[in-house]
Amino acid sequence: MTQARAVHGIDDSPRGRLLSAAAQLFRDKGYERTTVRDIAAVVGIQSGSIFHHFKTKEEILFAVMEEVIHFNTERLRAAIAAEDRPVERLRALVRAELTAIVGDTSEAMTVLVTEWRCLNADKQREALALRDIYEQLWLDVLADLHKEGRFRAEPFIMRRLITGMTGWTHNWFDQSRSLSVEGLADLIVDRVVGEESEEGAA
Amino acid sequence: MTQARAVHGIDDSPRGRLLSAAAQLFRDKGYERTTVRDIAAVVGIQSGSIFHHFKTKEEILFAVMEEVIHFNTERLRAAIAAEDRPVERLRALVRAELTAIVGDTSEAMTVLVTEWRCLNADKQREALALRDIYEQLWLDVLADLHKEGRFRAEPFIMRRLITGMTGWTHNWFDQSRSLSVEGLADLIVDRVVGEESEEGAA
Amino acid sequence: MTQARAVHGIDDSPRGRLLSAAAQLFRDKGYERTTVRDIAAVVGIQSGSIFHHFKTKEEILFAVMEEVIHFNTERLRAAIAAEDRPVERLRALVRAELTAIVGDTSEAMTVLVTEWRCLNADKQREALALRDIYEQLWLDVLADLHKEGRFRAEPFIMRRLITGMTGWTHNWFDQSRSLSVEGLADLIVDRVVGEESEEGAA
Amino acid sequence: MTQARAVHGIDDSPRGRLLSAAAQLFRDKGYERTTVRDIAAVVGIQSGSIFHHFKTKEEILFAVMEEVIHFNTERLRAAIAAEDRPVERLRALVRAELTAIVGDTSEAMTVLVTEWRCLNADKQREALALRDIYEQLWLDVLADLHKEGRFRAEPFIMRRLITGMTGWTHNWFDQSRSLSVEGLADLIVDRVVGEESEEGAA
DNA sequence: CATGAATGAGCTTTCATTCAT
DNA sequence: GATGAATGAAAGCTCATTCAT
Repeated sequence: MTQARAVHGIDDSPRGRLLSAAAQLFRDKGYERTTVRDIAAVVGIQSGSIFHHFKTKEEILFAVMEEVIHFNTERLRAAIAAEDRPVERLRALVRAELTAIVGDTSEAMTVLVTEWRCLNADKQREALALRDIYEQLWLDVLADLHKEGRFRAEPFIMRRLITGMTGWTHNWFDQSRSLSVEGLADLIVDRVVGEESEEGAA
Repeated sequence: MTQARAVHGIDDSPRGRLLSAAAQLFRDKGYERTTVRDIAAVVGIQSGSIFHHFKTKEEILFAVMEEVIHFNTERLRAAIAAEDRPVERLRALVRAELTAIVGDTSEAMTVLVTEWRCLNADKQREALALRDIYEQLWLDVLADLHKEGRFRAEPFIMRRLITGMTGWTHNWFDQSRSLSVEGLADLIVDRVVGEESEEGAA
Repeated sequence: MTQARAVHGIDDSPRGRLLSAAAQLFRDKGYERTTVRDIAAVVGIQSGSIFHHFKTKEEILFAVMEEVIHFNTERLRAAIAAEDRPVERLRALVRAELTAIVGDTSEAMTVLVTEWRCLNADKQREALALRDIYEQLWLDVLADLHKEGRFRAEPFIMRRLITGMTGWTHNWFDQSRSLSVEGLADLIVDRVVGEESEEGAA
Repeated sequence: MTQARAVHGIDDSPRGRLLSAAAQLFRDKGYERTTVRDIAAVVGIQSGSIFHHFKTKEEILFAVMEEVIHFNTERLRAAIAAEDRPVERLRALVRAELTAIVGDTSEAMTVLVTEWRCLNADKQREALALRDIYEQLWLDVLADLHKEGRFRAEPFIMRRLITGMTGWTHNWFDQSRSLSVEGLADLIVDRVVGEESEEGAA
């Protein structure tokens, strides 16, 4: 029995502790290779007891994804609300997403990407609806920048390039190294709107 | 029994057909959810016969990864050899990697990313050594561009941003749509060296 | 939570409502496929609360059987007491047993037959002792008829043929159809003492 | 590992031995209380091996029922074909059914009645279609007798009374006692067409 | 090399029963 | 008495792997 690290947006109820443990295990071993016994062991209960909280193993996976989308959608909203200028909104979004991916919700965010296929079709549709809300926040800001002429590509394609850049960080970014989340965010913003300092130099 | 699409770099031997089928199934259903019976059925043999060609199921996964890395490392070498100027070499690399991911070796490339965790530690190390060769080709070209002052970030970080952008395409890019591999490659190159040069050229 | 139909011989106490619900569920789904949660849900309590009334699930089954035997043994006694002539006593017994099986105690009577095996050896012995009393009432009447020469077979064998005929009715008899319990009882009595007497009476 | 008694109509293949063992266990302990491990143990294989022969446990139950219906339908056909006079055909049918129930196919016949509910709706329908063929053989003979005026009740009701009488025998009939299958069959035939000797005496 | 029956460990899930509140 | 979370021992079923033919 190991102590599960708390995951932001998940409280200390039995259900919350179960979700934390599941997120961590699903990320580390994958959904299929993680057994309900594994999850139960981390939380310190018997495997049968899990089914008082979730009807199936898949429901645990869905709950992990649902909660992390909700939590980070709110984070995105707050990030946008705190800034006026589109380029600063973009920077806030990138920082928020990076924090989600390599920071407080990293386990669940990784699971969201890597274990997507393990949801059945119905649950995928349901989760997709939630992701659409999240994505729309990005698209709105990118559309503003596009209108301002800050980049040429279609906003929805630019979003996909950004998704790739931020999403891949869970495979390499280490906050303890020299590069900070803020530094990395600036780097990514530069990929979208060009290197500001260059402009400043021009 | 379905006819497995040929995968570039894999010949028509029984072993080759097995790898093709495995790559496709591993991508579509995931390594864990794919049974050796599934693979055997596609090739038209019995499940027991698979073990005359591969000692374990994991060995099949490893072979898929190994072959696709080898094949695409050669593709990268050819791409670099065909160009002189660093920026054109970069463009050639991006095109080559995009072709690998969304084109002829898409199944195996996706598997390389999504099922990495299913290899045991030893095999991961072994495969990593092969990937390092592949990655070094990228880093060399990026180092040249960096020396030329075409971007400011560390080359190895730039490579990771590119990896994210190209790697994610398997989730959205559809060659039948308006955007071509070449067009997308240009877009990505712009993210690295800025859009100015094009404007300047125009 | 559904309203359980009252079963004759079982009062409206919590225990009585539990037995009614159990009888119905055991008949409809079988003892093994009925969970204590099912029973609790029908009565409107939690599953844990059942064990304040019965020590085990099997005890519920036993109680259902015990009560229905008692109730119908009394019904048989009353039927015999109301008639003088052996053949009319037989008719009364058949009517009483049919009423038990397709009428007011049909659920519990069906359970008595179909779930007998689910009792452990001790409980089977105990229930058998009660059934013996019930059966003796039949055997006495049949012995009288046999002495009168109304049929040739051994009374205990004749009883078994009757048991088969009446017991099977729960699989087909539908009171709402043309055949009444009384009509069916006459038919069965004819199987025992022959159709001649009726003809003679006509 | 116990030796499973051979059941008529089931050969000595692995599948046949599995069905024999299952029929016996299902009768003795009931379908729900019999585990696939129980069945495997009797046959002397591992539990997992069962699923090479049957996809599910329920499929085993269905196969037991299907085979016993087929086998005994043929037995009924042969019985009818061997006699000309309706009353002798009836006697042959009763003997055949009694043999099925207390003789060579007793385990499976009992299972057919007692575990019917354990089949899902689809399989019940399928098995019912087979039973209808079996039942029609009975109804035809009974219709002939009815036309001859040998009994007054509707043939289909008479069949149900007979079903009850023969079906219940598995609970009490012991061939080693004084009453033989032939003797019991005569007794039952008398319940249908009246006691012949009485007529002879008249 | 191919077969396919068999293995056996391991999986998710169920459920009667317990017990602190 | 009632609650309902927790238990823990099964259950049915899956599947990579083996091996005699």
